[in-house]
Amino acid sequence: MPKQVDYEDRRQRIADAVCTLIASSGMEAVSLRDVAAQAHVSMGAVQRCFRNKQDMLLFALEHITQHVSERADRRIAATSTPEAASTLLSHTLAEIALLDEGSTKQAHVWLAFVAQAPASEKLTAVLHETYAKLHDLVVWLIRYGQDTQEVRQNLDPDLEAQTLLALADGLTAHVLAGHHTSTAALAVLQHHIDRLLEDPPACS
Amino acid sequence: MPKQVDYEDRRQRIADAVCTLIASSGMEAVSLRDVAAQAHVSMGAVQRCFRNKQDMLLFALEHITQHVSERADRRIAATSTPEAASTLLSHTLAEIALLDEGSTKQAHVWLAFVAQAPASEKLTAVLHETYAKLHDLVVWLIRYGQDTQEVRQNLDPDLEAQTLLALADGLTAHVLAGHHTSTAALAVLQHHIDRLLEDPPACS
DNA sequence: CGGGATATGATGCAAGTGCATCGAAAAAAG
DNA sequence: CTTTTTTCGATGCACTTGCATCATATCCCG
Repeated sequence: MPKQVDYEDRRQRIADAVCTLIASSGMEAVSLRDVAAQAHVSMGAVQRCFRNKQDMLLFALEHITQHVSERADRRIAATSTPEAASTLLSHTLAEIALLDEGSTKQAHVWLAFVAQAPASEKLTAVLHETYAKLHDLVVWLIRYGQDTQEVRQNLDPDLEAQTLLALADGLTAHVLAGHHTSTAALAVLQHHIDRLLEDPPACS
Repeated sequence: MPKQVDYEDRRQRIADAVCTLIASSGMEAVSLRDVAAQAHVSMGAVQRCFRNKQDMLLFALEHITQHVSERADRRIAATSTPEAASTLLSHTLAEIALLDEGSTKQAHVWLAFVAQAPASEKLTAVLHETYAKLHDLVVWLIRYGQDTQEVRQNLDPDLEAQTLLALADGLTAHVLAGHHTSTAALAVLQHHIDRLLEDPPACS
């Protein structure tokens, strides 16, 4: 029987290479040859892993989205202290916005894909699905915060989730475009979230 | 002497063609030949107007940004009724977010450029400048609203402007990605703005 | 320790790219 | 009408792209 290779691992590495290239030189600079070189494999190997370039890019996108939601989930799972509903909300949204210094690469890639969404049917499908998931997650977080009396009761979780998600994505874009530092963006995000929280009922 | 041609008009038409192509098939699908065909001129004409492709793309970007801020300014100039500070704010931000049905093309192009910003030095410069202008505009609008007692006094105009701009851009992206309709996005935007307004002091 | 199935990576190939070149056309000035 | 100066549009060219092909190397099973 034939040589056996760990395809999953290879696909992963190739997806990483794709992301690196997109982040450094933009999406249109991604060629199969460059990807192969970046991933330290030959072009033939890339061609065996993915039927064509579009499949490869789509896999890279799913690789990213999975990474993001995985981290968000882990953040949520790791929370045990009871008071944490509001901080949980901020932290999760900071994750979604890819605002920590380490994930600018992923932010680049995400934005590149969003920008190219209208050009590809499948791409929009993947993005839509991911957005739906994130939306549900944020709705859940808000409801949870309302249960623990940390988040204002008179807020519409659905509407607030849409606002938060859009704000997060916008901040991501602004950071990438060089209009903000990521810490400034974080401050803006935090400030918005603070307004959603139940403040000590001072009705002066 | 030679044949004379309205270069400004031609550049304009070419920029339009570039935007149409970007909106329909993404940025990487833009080739000089396609642009020439779309603009109904020959490739030579395009080459005479712009030294190279990057210059052409940059001009198209500036074409868009100018268009946007022009419309925003016009909207502001056209406002005369005294009570309009808050509606002026919403309308202007709706313009900035490119949420009306007619400007999805421009929204596509804008997002495409933002996504590719990290790959080009000049591009980031243009984007930064535009963002700065928009930011100043929004700050001014908020201050104006505070002067007319429509906007809460205890808000930091700078911070709120950053939030609003990011929210607008995020909503734009969400609409383009198919996650929202533009009317839904408008509702989200309006809802956020409403919260910034001074409500009739009912402290029940 | 072969046999044979499979992965591999170099090469080929047609299509498309941005840009340079150049004869020809066009229009203003004489 | 001729001249001259500029633009036009086509063609050429070197290069890259995504994908197909194929001899070779590689490894598992009997």
